[in-house]
This record gives sequence, structure tokens and C-alpha cells, in this order.
Amino acid sequence: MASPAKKRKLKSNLQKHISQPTQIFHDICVYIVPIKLPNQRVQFLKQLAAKKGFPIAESYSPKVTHIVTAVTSIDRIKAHLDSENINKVEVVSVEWLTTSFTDGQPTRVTDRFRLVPKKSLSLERFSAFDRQASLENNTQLSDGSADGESSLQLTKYECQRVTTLDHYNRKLVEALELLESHALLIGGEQSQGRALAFKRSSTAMKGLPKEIENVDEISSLRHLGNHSLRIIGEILTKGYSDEVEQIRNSEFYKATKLFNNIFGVGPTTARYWYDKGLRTFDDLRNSEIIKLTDRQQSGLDNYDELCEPVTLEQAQRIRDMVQNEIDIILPGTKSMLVGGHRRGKKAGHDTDILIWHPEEGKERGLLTKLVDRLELKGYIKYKEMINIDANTDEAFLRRTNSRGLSDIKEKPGKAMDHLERCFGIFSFPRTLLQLLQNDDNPSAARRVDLIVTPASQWAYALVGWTGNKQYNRSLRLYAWKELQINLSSHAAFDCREQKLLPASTEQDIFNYLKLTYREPWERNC
DNA sequence: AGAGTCGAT
DNA sequence: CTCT
DNA sequence: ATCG
Ligand SMILES: Nc1nc2c(ncn2[C@H]2C[C@H](O)[C@@H](COP(=O)(O)OP(=O)(O)OP(=O)(O)O)O2)c(=O)[nH]1
Ligand SMILES: [Mg+2]
Ligand SMILES: [Mg+2]
Repeated sequence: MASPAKKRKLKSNLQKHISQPTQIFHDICVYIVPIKLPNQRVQFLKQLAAKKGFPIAESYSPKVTHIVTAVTSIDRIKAHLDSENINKVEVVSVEWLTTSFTDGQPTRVTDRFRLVPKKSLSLERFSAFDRQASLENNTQLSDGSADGESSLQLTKYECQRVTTLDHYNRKLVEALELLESHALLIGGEQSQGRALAFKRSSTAMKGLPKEIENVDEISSLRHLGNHSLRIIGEILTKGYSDEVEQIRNSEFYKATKLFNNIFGVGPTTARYWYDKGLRTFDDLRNSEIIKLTDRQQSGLDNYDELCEPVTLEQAQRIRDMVQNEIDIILPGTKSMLVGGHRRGKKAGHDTDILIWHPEEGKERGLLTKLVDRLELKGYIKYKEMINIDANTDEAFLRRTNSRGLSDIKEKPGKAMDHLERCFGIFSFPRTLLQLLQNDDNPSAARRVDLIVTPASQWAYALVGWTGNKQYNRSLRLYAWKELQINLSSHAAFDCREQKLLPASTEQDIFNYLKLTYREPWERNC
């Protein structure tokens, strides 16, 4: 832990080494825009400037003559300064400042250093960008443009913009997602963050309204930093990225990715096996040292069939079958497809089904009965039940309290069994068409998720299980950071008001969160 | 320099 | 890795 | 540690 004392000491040491400038250039005043520049670099430039006699403004004011920035979009700078009035000021790159330092005097500003205010893209119509988001949410950076000029920035959170399955930069997205998965496979504290950053870069690209041809078009957008832009630039000029291809073909990536595809094997296990020298499924099966969990064994046994994409039609048939069963067990029970299929995906890696009964409480014990029946019919090859009991709501409140609010009180609530989730591998008969293409195997293994929700939590379950994953992450982060609301797939808890937020529709939840409603197909981040 | 989704087994 |  |  870096203590405040230590920080103070560091700072005073730095100040001691600042020598007096030989001359001071009183006719200029430099303001450094602290966006896209690491704080360290900003501090370094400021100190060097002081040493070389360049007056520095701590904040933007009319006496500033030179704005130094790493941002390439003039709109972004206006937004930051909260001022349109930068016409009389030179807006220049960091290179101007460093060149001036080596020259020992302010270099003449040429076009080389100037920001050419090329409108990065004309995107006003596309809600992936801040203009619309800032209307719906006053916590957004103001874009300071009452004049019709648009600031054209990506929103901070994915849940504030529309992301559809169709987009224009497949190749770039694929590369960035590969870097994300590589970072996850490497693992470690630091890699988690890198993975998330690459994921955000990729969702940023999915939000763009057209195929990009030049890095300049996107170099000032949020979430696209040095590394991502370098990769994108490479692909745009050469058609591929050396770094990406090197990873793709690496022994490490190929093997760990293969292992990670097995249901039950995450990055840590994949890495562990790789470190043991294993590379293929045969290596796994023949290895003496490797012990597979039940989950992993079933994942490996059914590997090929689980790799077959689940079509929408198959998912609908599975839901129909489930609906038939629950009609018998408890008439009036409803079900719907959620997950990727609700978002409009034509093929998925599994089927997600949400089940509920309009009368609160009637759903208790339903999932056990359903699964028992399916098991008797021989449909279930592997299953895991996830139990949520009456204590869970208490637990939820305790956790929200542990985020620094209210008192912690323990209640000895009784464990009223209330099964909520079943995830498993089911076996379904193949259709005639499938049999024609796949003569030998009469059945197909499919991953299925069944979720039973009380009517009172239906809306939260629907949002949570519709996803996608990245959409959920952004929604939860936004809710907590901007509104101090803890959001899960059961409920939302407002920590300021210390109260749960009841919702009966998805729209209710978007209202609480001060977000414009997004259709399921607009949540494909 | 810290944070990065959350809850369940 | 990117933002704040 | 892994899953959703
Ligand atoms: N909060 C949270 N929800 C998740 C996470 N992963 C998945 N979900 C939710 C949102 C997903 O849409 C839903 C179903 O997940 P799936 O793994 O089945 O993915 P999805 O159906 O979106 O795509 P798929 O076609 O199955 O690959 O569960 C997560 O890490 N956190
Ligand atoms: Mg799914
Ligand atoms: Mg699923």
C-alpha cells in the first residue's frame, strides 16, 4: 500500500530537482489536456515545461495560448473544456511541446502540429454515440454543443448505446476478441483487466455505423487506446496483424483454447494442463496425472455434439417440450426463450429458458418436479441444480450493506427450499433433416439452462438472462457507479434510499436506471 | 494508481 | 488495456 | 475455479 506519507515524500523529492529556468516565455501559456495521456506523462511534461520556462495553466482560461493534447477530435476537446471558444488558441499535439523543449523555445506552430479538425465520422444518426446518451443521462460528460456540432464519442457504458448483431468491422472485432480470450487464458490479476479492455475495444467497433478504412477515423473514440489502435492499423494496412497471428498460431493459445472449450474447463485448468505438457484431448484421456471432475467428464464425452450450434428452431422445440411438461405439472405456468436466442441469434451454444407462474409462490418446487420428469424420460445426461432459499434475499441485503451502507443484521430465516436454476446437458432426438445429414447418431446432446423465477422478480430475471454477458456487466457497473444501485438478476437495491426497487417490466428497470429502453436485439455487445 | 459484474455451487 |  |  502506498501511504499518503510516501506519496508526499515522492512529490517533494521531485520538486527538489527542479532547477530554475534561464528564461521565461511570458507571451505564451500552455494548457495540457489530461485526456488519453497517462497522468505520469502529464506531470512529467508540466515539470519539464516549468524547467524550460514555459508557463503552464492548471486549468483552461482565456490567457491560454496553446492547448496541448493527445486527443485528435476537436469536439472531444471542446467537450472537455466546456467551451466553444478555442478559435483564437492554437490546438497542438504533444509533439509540439517536446519539439519546443529540445529547441529550448516555443517552436513555430505549423500544420504538422495542428489538429486538423476532420470530423471523425458523421454519426449523428447512430445512438452508439454520446449525443443521444447525454440526453438520457445527465451524468454523461456534457458535449457542450448547443450549435448542432456533434461531439461524436462512444458512450462510457455499453448499456447506454445500441449494439446489434449486424456490424461492419467483423475482422477487427474478431482480432480484438482473440486478444481478449488470450489475456483470459494467460490469467493473473493484471490480465483480467487487459481482457476487459480488449472486450470494450471490440464492442466499441461493433457500435460503429460503417466499415472503417483508416485508423484516424476512430483514433479519438473512447475505449480505443494505443494497443487496440495499433492492432487495427496493422489489419487495415496489411490485412492482418502480426501480433494477433502469432498468438493464434502459438502452441499455448491453440492448446489452452481447445481445453477451455470443454464445458467445465476454465482458463486456470486449461493453463494447468498446458503446463503439464498436455496439448490434445487424447493427451487428456491417456494421462495418468489428470483427474477430471464430473462436469468436465461430461463436457469431454459430449464435446463434439456440444460444439454443434443450437439453431433457433431447435431451441423453440426444446421450449415447446418444456412447456408441455410444465402444463401438466402446474397449469398456468409460462416459459420463454431468453439468452442469445431472445436477442435474435440464429445459432447459440445453448438454450436458455425462463419459467414462471403469474401467481407469486406457485412456482415453488416446480423445477425439481420438471427435472424429475425429464430425467424419467431419459433426456438428461448431466445436471447441476442451483438452489436459492429464503435466506438469499437477506444475503443480498447484507452484501449491499457491506458496500459501506446501513447496519448489518443477521436473521435466522428458515431454509424454505426454492430451486431456481438447473444447468445441464440434455439429450434430444434428432430431426429427420438432421438424421439425413448425420446418419449414425439418433440423438443430440445440448446444453440447456432452466431458470425458474417468482413473478415478483420476473423482470430482473428477464433482463439478467437476456444479457448478453458484456451488456450485463456494463449495466451493473453503470447502476452502481452512477446511481449507487446494486443490480442482480433477482432485484435492484437502491443504497441511497435503502430500499428494493420493485419492477414488473423491463421498462420499469430501465426507468429506474435512467436509461432509454433497449430491445433485446440491441443488447448484443 | 485503482478499478474493472455479480451470485451461485 | 483503458479510463479516470 | 467455474458456470450463467
Ligand atoms: N451477470 C452475468 N450474467 C451472465 C454472465 N454470463 C452470462 N450471463 C447471462 C446473460 C446471458 O445472456 C445469459 C445466458 O448466457 P449464455 O452463456 O447462455 O450466453 P448467450 O445465451 O448470451 O449466448 P449463447 O448463444 O448461449 O452462446 O446469462 C455473467 O458473467 N454475468
Ligand atoms: Mg445461451
Ligand atoms: Mg446459458
